[in-house]
Amino acid sequence: MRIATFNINGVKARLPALLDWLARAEADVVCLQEIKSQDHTFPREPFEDAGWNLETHGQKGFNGVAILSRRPIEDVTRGLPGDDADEQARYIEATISGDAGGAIRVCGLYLPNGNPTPGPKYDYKLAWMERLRARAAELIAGEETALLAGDFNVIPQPEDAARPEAWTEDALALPETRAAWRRIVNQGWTDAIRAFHPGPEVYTFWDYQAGAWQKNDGIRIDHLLLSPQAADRLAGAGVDVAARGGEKPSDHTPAWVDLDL
DNA sequence: ATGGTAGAAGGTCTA
Repeated sequence: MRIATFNINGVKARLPALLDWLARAEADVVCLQEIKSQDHTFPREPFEDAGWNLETHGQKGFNGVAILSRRPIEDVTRGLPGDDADEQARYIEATISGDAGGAIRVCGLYLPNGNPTPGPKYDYKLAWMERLRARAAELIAGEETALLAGDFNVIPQPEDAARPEAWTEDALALPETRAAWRRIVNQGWTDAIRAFHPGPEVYTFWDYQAGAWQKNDGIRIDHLLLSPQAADRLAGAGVDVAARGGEKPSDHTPAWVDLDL
């Protein structure tokens, strides 16, 4: 079973590029971030016509996450637990079965950017990461076959940026951000991309500005974290860099894992 | 310090 994550930066603007990528990617499940649509304005038909089941958690203007799946999407929950007043659409969970009889709890997330720092947006990011840590701990304690997939807006280490010195004061790389990331990973999650690609220059985001893509001035901020039970099934992982070079691309490119489930 | 680009909107806000 191949599961991918893709921050598409607007589903309506990305419709041709996304459908083209879906037709080529051989993914069974895709977690989407930044759909920038409400649930009732999401263009469902082209995806359903292409054979995808679809669950969305959207809002007006920005944010918004969704799960596409070839197989049925079950037990869907929307929103990250821990703050009933949080109205930002950044989290969706569902259970999906594989062909081999297994199943996985897929958690699609769009972690807050947090800039500028310091300030309320960075406070919100750190609070959101603490809520994610708590939910992740439940999944670990329950010995679930689980995957946290999405745009984490975290550059885990200096080697995850082409120019690490440019990010030292940024919400994506501040020591508090990295500490919060480690508190989650160190529960027992496997960073699947790093497990298969330990070297430098593995990036998932290149800014639209200043020729970042042409200069390969990228950062690795889209991640797939596997619980121990999921990591036992891990057969491969990668980043589909080519998608960033296509027509009218997102500023992110997809990352994926192959699991024997 | 500024501006560079992009998307959802049809205001600016977000990134």
